[in-house]
Amino acid sequence: MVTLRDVARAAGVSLATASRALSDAPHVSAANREQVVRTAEALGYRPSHAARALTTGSTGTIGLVLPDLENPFFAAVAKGVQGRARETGREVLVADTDEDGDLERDLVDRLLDRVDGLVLCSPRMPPPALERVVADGRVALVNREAPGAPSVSFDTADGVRQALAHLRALGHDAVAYAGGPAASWSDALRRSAFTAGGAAEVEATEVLDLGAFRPVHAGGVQAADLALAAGASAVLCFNDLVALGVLARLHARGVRVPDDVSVVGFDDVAAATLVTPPLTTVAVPLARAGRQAVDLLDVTGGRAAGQAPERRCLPTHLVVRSSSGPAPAPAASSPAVRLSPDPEVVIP
Amino acid sequence: MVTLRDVARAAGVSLATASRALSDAPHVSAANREQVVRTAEALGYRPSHAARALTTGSTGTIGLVLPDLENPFFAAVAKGVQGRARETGREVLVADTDEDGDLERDLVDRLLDRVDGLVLCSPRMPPPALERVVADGRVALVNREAPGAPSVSFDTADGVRQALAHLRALGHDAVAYAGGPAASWSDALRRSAFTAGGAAEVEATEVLDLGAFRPVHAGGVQAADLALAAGASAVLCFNDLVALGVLARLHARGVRVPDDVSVVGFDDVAAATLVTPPLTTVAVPLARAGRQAVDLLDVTGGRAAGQAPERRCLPTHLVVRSSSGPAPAPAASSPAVRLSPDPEVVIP
DNA sequence: TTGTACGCGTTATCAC
DNA sequence: GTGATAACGCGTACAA
Repeated sequence: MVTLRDVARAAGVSLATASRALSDAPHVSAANREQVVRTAEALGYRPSHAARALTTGSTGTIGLVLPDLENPFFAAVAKGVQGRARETGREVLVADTDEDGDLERDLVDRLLDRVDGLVLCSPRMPPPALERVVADGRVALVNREAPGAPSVSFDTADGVRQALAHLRALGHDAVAYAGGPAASWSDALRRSAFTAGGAAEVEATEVLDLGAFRPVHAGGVQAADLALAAGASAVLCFNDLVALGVLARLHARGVRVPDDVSVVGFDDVAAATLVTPPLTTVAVPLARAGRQAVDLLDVTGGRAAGQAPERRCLPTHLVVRSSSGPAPAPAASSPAVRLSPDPEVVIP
Repeated sequence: MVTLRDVARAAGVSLATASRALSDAPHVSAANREQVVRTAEALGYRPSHAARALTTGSTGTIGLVLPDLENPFFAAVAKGVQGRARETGREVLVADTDEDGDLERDLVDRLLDRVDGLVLCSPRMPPPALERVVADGRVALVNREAPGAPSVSFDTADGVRQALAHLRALGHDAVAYAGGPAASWSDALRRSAFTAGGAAEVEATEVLDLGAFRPVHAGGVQAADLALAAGASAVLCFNDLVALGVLARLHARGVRVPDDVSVVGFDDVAAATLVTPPLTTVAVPLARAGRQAVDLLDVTGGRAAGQAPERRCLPTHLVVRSSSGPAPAPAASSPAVRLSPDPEVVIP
């Protein structure tokens, strides 16, 4: 292994000069700099990251902890973190927690003393544990918030509002909600978007809570039957994976989408465009969130002790594809009370 | 920051003894070990990875370079690498190359001097560059092979054989192949599985080469039209993403699967079960490959200089779902030459 | 501008 | 069994 000492010796300068020359520091004559760079190249010098980290105290590495690499939601965030880290000359240490809150806690601890900062994506750990973790001051949250921690989350409430307004405009006056896990922070947000009164245009919409489902395809299959039994003409889902499950089940049961039932998802993962019919869904800027989390890590370092950390909330927007359409006219298959058009509605 | 020196001082022992005590080394009295461990705990001592790496020369980190984190194929491999690394007490530095061979080369270089070993998944770089990289001796390949490098790949030839035998048994005697990028190592393997004569049971099958497509959904859409025009009753696809595209396009054009056309994919990614109809596909042990690559990294270190690196080939197996079925009886919609059963075939 | 010397936190090699 | 002490490779005050 060729060290800086070797380069300095070969270039006929001191260690300090060689160091300065290679790190673009001032106070080096052009001639010497040239000479050092040249011999470093010639000798195939590779700086030792370990040594550098030891003296500077910075590793040039940021950590990323997420629940599941195979989940397209997290993969998209990871991609964003990657990209931004690369642009700023850093590497990313990724840890997959397998959706396990305890393991997550361990990994965060292990990672924290090998990285400059940590991006925690959709952490599953309970609030007290999370608060202890963010107290370290070097972690940024994605898709969750905690007191004292910088975070970037999504305006899901507005996403829900947009989805409901869309369905309302199509004539759906009762929409079912296939929710995510009860412990989910995101699900709480979506739910509160209903109950908190929402915007004026959705006031008239009745929301049927189908319950809590595992945020995967199977959860959607389960939810679909419930939605059908409840006679809903539209189903809003916790995420796209659930929506895909709903779509599959409806298809299997011979229910046409969107003719009989409309389905709306959340997140706009890649698979949303690949199914039939393409899924109407609330798009969430996943990669952008990952990138911004990396930036928040940086400002965090420079932040004064008393200053409140920055909380960003990224906008969401509805992407209308083909899984949503006008509410069906009341028909024989609808609940009894709707068998025929209500007379009082017909008469002005 | 509390250092080992602090612990030693507080415990009333020397630096050396403290170090030995905490690293489970021999030659330490039980009493002292107990005492050191206790005070380290009390003081909240965290060993410095940078310092340790500097003296030991090992970082406890392995690198993983892959083309695209959002591609479920690579995500599965990454998950395997993660899992195995964790079990063996190491962290994983992940780098996403965005399918760019040049960037890949750079990243490999940058990563190599921060990690103990590197797993290169489906590298896109040309063979000469790859050979130079693996010459380092600390890299293991997944889904590609190179002279002198340990690697774990898949028995795709057998996968192709299984798929063709399956289709043959269903009465398809002409199957179309929707190939991947010409530069793809995997595609070359699949293609050669056809031309190399294959096993006896597939000899009689005629293979229509549809051409090379981008290994994504859109590629499948493109391929589907070609398959239809060629009058194929079955399409074997480079990977599941392409197969999903084929499925979507066939559906859009009113072609029933598997009644009119059978479709078979490759890889068995999660999405394969989520579409309608569920995809028949060749399953490939992705996560297992990732795990084994990590292990190969270890044996590589202990390997004698002259010893050839290990090349593993993991078995594949066909998963029959609902996208493949019996070949349709010749009908009006078939190519003209098949409008009616050929007389000469009917007469024995 | 250049060079000297010290410190970063650990592990490892010696004596004792 | 224990404790000085020397690396490990680099950054950087400080002196020249």
